[in-house]
Amino acid sequence: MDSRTIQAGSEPRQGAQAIRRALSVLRVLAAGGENGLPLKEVLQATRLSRPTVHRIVHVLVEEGLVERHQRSGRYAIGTQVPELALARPSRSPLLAAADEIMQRTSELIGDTLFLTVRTGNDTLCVDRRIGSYPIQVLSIAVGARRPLGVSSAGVAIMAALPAAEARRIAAANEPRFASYRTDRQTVLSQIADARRRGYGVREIGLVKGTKSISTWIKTPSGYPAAALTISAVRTRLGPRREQEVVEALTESASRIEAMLAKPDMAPRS
Amino acid sequence: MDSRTIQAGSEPRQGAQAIRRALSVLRVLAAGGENGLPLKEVLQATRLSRPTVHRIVHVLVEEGLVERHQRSGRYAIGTQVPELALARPSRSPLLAAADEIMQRTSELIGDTLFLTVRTGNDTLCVDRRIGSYPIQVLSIAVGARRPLGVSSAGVAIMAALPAAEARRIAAANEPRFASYRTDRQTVLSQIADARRRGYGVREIGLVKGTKSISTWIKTPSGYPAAALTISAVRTRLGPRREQEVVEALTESASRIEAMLAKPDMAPRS
DNA sequence: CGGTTATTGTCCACATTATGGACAGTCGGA
DNA sequence: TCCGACTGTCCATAATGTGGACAATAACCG
Repeated sequence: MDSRTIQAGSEPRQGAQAIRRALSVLRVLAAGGENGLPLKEVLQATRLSRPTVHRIVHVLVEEGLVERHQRSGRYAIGTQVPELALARPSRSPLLAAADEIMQRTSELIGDTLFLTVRTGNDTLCVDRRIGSYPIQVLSIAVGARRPLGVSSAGVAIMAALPAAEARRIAAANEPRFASYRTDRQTVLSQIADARRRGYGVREIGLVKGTKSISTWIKTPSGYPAAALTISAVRTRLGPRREQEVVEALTESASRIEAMLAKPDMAPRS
Repeated sequence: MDSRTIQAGSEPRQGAQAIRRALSVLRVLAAGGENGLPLKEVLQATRLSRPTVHRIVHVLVEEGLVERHQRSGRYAIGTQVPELALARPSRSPLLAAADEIMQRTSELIGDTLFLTVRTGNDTLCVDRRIGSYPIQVLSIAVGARRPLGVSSAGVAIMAALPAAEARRIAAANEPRFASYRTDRQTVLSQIADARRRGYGVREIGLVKGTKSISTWIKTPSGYPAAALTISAVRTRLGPRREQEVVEALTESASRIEAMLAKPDMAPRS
């Protein structure tokens, strides 16, 4: 394998290599969404050997956690995963806290508003509110998953993380950056910019002609929990309006943070 | 499972013991719902050794698929699972097909109607419609999961399976039957009854004083896909009404089966 | 169509990984 | 303070999972 930091601090428990690998395959497949991914991309993203990935995927298919699409031969998350998910309450504390505030903010701003969480080394869009302005950027759907660092939300979240961890993630995601036309250096410098500015911007959105602005939301413990993002056509987000939008986002983020602090428990930590 | 085309023999692929074990731990935890389960119950249900379960659970916690509740020390399905589930379209073909029919049937019958699928060796309640009669049995919620064989839905599904497979499942679930006050012999004879009668009945419901009746729903390939269940207080389901209810359920089940056959693809197999 | 490449699937010798018996904490009740 | 029930850890051992090399498809073309 590739060498990384020597047992920095956190996750020691060993004797479960296979399980960890299987989970990372699952996460990669989740990023493939409904259509799934060809085996080759799983190979590249996980940096595992072909027989290993093949065996893992095959077992996951047998167990029903993964499906193989007849036509394309691609592998995707299977029916069993949502079934397992039913064991949890339907709405997380974060979603509950953000619900009303997002509604108001998206009405106020008029553009599409996204709530994005971090999950492992990915960002995951968990909520979306469509604004009133006639042109809306809808390309990112709830459930969209991408490597941390390639979207403005990802950059924002990484900017709010301890620098060392952000670097670790950037390194881990390196093999996945190519397909999003970016690389580790670019990502790191975008993170530095975001840290300086206090929010994340993406001038060339993942969709051509769009621009995104993201603020981060922290848990009471100071760890970033999510990002709040506005996406709009580029021309609608000039310098003047950028300031307004940033203020609205920052305000909303603080309100959500306050709600997370109040009740019994915060989400992740 | 049922592959009638090629390779009738089923799940050979080995070299993934650890992954399979981890998944079975996950499924057991899913049955624990929001509150989760103490480690001990996981031990019993999986029949794995303590160190093994402990290690698996610990890794799953590190990876975010499992959470440990601060207070109780119980383990439960973690936030990451619903996050993975977002990679799939929100409604399965089965749910879509059943939606309207369930609505009408529950209005017609007046008691609570459940849609239950098989997932591995468990049943899982995926939909519930509350009827109009003033006394309703609501104890089973969407997401409720229990070993195949302990509920009328489970018995119905097993009755619709090839006998050999039903026996296999009954054997596999044996260690879990005790906590539901049943055992393998009882389950097998209930299955035989259901097969003879054409539907599953549970005189002493899992909740005291209730009675349940279930019909099965098959996929176009003839494999049982789900069960349709009515639960009501015992006194409301005398012999006369039982017949009426069974007719309504059977009718509804056929309609759902027809819808599954029509569109592009059937759900599980 | 044969020929060439890209992708997926399989085999098997080997050592790393995962296993479980035995033991050590931890917590709560009386 | 002792007891009992549960949870967590150690470590010698072998069985499990690994990956290099090879085989089988599928896809692409001239």
